[in-house]
Amino acid sequence: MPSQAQKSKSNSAIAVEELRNLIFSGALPAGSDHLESELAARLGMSRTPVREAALLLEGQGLLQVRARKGVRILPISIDDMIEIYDVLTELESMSAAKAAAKQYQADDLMVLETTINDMEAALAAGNREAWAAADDAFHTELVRLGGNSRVMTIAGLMGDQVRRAKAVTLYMRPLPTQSNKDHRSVVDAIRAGDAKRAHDVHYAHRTAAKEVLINLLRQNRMHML
Amino acid sequence: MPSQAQKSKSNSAIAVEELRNLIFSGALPAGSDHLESELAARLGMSRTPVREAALLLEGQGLLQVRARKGVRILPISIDDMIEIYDVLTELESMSAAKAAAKQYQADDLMVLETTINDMEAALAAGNREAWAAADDAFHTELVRLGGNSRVMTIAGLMGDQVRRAKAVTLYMRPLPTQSNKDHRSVVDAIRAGDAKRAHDVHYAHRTAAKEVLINLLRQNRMHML
DNA sequence: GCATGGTTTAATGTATACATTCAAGTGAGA
DNA sequence: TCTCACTTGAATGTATACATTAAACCATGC
Repeated sequence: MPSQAQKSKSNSAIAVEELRNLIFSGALPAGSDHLESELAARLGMSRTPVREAALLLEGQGLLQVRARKGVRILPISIDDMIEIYDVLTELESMSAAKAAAKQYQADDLMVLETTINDMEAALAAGNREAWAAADDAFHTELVRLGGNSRVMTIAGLMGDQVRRAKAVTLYMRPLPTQSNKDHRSVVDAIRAGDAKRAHDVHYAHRTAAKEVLINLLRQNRMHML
Repeated sequence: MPSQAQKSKSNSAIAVEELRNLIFSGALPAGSDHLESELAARLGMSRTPVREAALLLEGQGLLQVRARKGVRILPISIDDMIEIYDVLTELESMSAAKAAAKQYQADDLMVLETTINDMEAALAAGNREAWAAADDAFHTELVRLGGNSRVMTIAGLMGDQVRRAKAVTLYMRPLPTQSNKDHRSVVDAIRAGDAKRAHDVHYAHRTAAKEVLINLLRQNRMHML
């Protein structure tokens, strides 16, 4: 017996995973069209589970199912990025405030601090991929500490969309050395139970990050991703 | 030829509409289970479009598709309501601020003012249903004026969930006479282009409304809806 | 040569038959 | 009578055949 988990997932669930991987890896580029039957053949299953997966991913805003035109992998415009960042800024700042109000113990904040340490290590090593992964982990954990499961879901979906753009801009932008100071400030405020400061510091951090990203995209004429 | 639009919608789209109607009307009560084949027979179509609709509505948090147990109409707990109100409070307040920053002309704010007038008229007439409808319209329009399509989508989904609970509490709560003062204050701030005031006034309004609703649910031991 | 209308066709949308899987029921043994 | 293994069945999950539809193409007439 192989050591793997063997959860015997449904083909439909596998299709969701595989399609997501294909999209995030760039194998299915933004703006491209693909027939349901093509994708089904590619994943080695029938159209039914592939179609169900496509419908699910349509609900998550990653693609669009169009009659007789196949599924289109949705491109992300600068305006989309602005919308997404605005939502993330708001919901993450709220999460920071709620987390601060919860009086977490030091143990509870360890994961958050670990992600910051990971970011610092990645920066020191000049490893941008590792930095991006740790940054994602920080934002995910921050939202988790906020304790609102709906915010986690929404932030997760929005984070997916951002990730695609980040892959492009990651090597264009300057190394985000300011970022970690901001992150530590947020954690300090949460530890101190200062909801307003946690909110405002994170809000400012996110707003600044948004400006950097948007300017980067505009300067490089990257109107679609 | 009948005068109706005849948009020739797909059965799948019809199934989504019908299922939503059945859920909101209470024909499919929260917590109840239903076989895909039952629902298909009820809607006069095969399982395929019904299943697609169910999967879509699962993504919207209205129900859950469980293997061999049918679809369960999801109940909403008090904790769910708190989560939903927190998200709505945040995103609507942001929308109010963004709307204020947009320097809308008087014309652009007419719809918003109409909804407030409708609420006043409904209050005067003691028509709670009409008041609730106008209140929904106000919040929808406010979010629209914020100009973020993703916020509109999210607020719409959350609004759906709230609506189910409101139907229950509408006749329990005192007539919301304070509500309209708040609404007018928000519009005033938007008209004046004062983003911070628009944000804060609406935030306070929503927070107060949440308190009222939650207390009402707790006092009446309505832990599930 | 161009516009127009009908025909073809390729793709999604739908129905249905079949496979799979888990839970409930059943029966034998202690 | 209780337990446990086995059988059975009912429901979802999947494959596939078929219906529908709109886009592309072609032919026909002006």
